[in-house]
Amino acid sequence: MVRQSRKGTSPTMADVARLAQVSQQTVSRVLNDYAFIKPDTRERVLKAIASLDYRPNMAARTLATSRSRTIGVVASDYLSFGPASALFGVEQAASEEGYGVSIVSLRESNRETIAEALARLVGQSVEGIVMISPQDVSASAAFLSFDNVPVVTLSSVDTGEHTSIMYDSVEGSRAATQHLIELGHKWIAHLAGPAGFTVSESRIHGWRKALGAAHLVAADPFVCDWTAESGYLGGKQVLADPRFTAAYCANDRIAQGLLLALHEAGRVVPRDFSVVGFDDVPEAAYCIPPLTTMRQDFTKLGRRCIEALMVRINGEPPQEADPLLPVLIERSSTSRAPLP
Amino acid sequence: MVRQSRKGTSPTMADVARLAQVSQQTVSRVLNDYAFIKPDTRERVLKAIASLDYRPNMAARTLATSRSRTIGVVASDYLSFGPASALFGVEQAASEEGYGVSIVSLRESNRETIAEALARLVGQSVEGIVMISPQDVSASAAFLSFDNVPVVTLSSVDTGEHTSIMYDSVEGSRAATQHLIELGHKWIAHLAGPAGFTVSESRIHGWRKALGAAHLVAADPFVCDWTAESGYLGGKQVLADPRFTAAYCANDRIAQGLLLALHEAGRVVPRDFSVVGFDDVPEAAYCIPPLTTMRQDFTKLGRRCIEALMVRINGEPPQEADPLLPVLIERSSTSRAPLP
DNA sequence: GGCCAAATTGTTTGCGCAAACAATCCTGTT
DNA sequence: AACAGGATTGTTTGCGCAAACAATTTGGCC
Repeated sequence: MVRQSRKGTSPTMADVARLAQVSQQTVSRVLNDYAFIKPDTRERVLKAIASLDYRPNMAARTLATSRSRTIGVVASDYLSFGPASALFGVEQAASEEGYGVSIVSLRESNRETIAEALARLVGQSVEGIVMISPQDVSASAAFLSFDNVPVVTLSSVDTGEHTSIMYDSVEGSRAATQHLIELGHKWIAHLAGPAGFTVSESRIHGWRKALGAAHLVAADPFVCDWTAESGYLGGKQVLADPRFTAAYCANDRIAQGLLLALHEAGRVVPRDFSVVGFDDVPEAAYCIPPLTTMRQDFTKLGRRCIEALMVRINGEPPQEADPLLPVLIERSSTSRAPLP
Repeated sequence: MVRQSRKGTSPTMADVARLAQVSQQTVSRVLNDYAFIKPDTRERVLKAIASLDYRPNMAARTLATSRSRTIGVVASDYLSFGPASALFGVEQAASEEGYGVSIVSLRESNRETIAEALARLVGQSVEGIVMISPQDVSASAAFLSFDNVPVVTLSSVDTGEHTSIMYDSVEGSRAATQHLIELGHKWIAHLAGPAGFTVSESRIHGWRKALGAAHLVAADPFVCDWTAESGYLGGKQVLADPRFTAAYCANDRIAQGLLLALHEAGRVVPRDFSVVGFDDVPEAAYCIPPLTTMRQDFTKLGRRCIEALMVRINGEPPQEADPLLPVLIERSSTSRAPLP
């Protein structure tokens, strides 16, 4: 290692240039893969870079090019599996594209907090934003125009103004319910997600659709809030109505809560009661009994977000992607309806 | 809104200055809370800022001050609850300190990938780095000196070179085991974490410690890998030895897998067998039966990391924090040992 | 041998901001 | 009425880099 000329600060291109006996601009060219550099020169520069342990200063690069090579993520709830996986996918895909990821998390989601989060990211001059924040308000807040930073949201509302990436919740929900119908269940409860989430609505809708197609009656859904606790509480209500022999839950955690409520009530799953979840979180396969559920690949979802963002960033024409459909994973929490 | 002078680009301080009829420097002063600004001037500037919807350019600020107001996070596994919560805590605390958060995730952890991740963050001129990556190799790789960027790791090895923040796993483990001992269990299995994690070692150690103090024999731990699947598989092995009446698991997911194995074997928990987990993930309370476990507050852990980092960044003397102890949450997966 | 086009390198400039320094304007004093 | 010393604002400069433009060299060709 060669001692740096200035101490305390990292070496700059100028330092490299001096050592390699070229101009600063040539160093810049080597770093940016400019085509017309003599192999000999390039080598000298690279050696100087290595010897000084030079690392380019992103802030300066951003300032000079007005491209930050950074994308921002607004996440409201990456503590649960889905959003966390999506974040993972976003980071991976972004990093493969040579982008860094800045994250801002929301404690609560409303127009103000979202606007502030977006503003902070724009202030860091991110080139694009992914909103992993399934509340409806996120989608609407994304409309707030921020310079020309493209925004992609993870939600089922696709408004045209911004891109939205999501699994088809209506269809997934329909398929889940259909599975129970095919098993002979006539009264199928739905433990729904909370208000303010488009997916909640979509899942209710898909459930109703399947029920309607089979000429079965859809009771009011039991509104939960994605947590196991709410599923447990909702489960107690479901159990109060002896007609139900099955329930379709808006996610696996709700289903896990329901499973406990059933267990405590002495109802054996799936003999007495069938349960279907949604997401296929890692724990789903190890519930008692292992949970039948609709699998979604959230990591892929995150990658899709980056793809969509890159298209927008590079000004390419938007391309159609094949739709994302949850797939039924059949495990032991579902079986034929008990005889009346 | 006043029309910007230049189109396509965001307004700069110069634009604001022109509109407010002051110098660019005065705008800078207003933005940086310089004390001696005439209220009248300040107001004009603020009005101009609002009217232009001006937002400072972080890249320029970073370049001028060589402070990025950003901290980097290296995360290897934020898909599970603990690391995700820690990330959440880090982001919150950082944001309260006025810092942004850049994240780099690791697909696999070895010296090279970690070194590269650190290099990328340093390249973004982060002012500090938090490694949410509990593998031993992370701690060792953090030694790679990167300019003078302080690194804080989430792990139990505290080497002095860098700060390390973690709950006391040995003591937590001892307490968990002790709980089972007090319930009269004599043969207590341990479903351990995988090799390469200091916490795995610590938890084995704490378990042995409690057993030793009670003059009980510690069989070989059953090595798992933090997943429910491994707990399920490990559980089958535990069940092969009829002497065991209880098991202490290195985390809740392992415990959940064990619970399923017990259920399938017809062993009723806690009547026939007691189980203790670690972490108190949200699902723990809704396992069948609800899981006794050692609670850790990962969000707090994340906040601690930022505190430690701020101390280092601001060059303050390191201060002692009270130790973090997991607390026993007693639920229904533990009871007195069955009579022989 | 001279000429054109491509290859290769250098010089100047500005990105948007804050630090350093300089100038002016106050206020109450002696 | 002149002055010390703070209050308030302005001017110049440089952070590290890449874009734009300029200069020089090289190689091929008639």
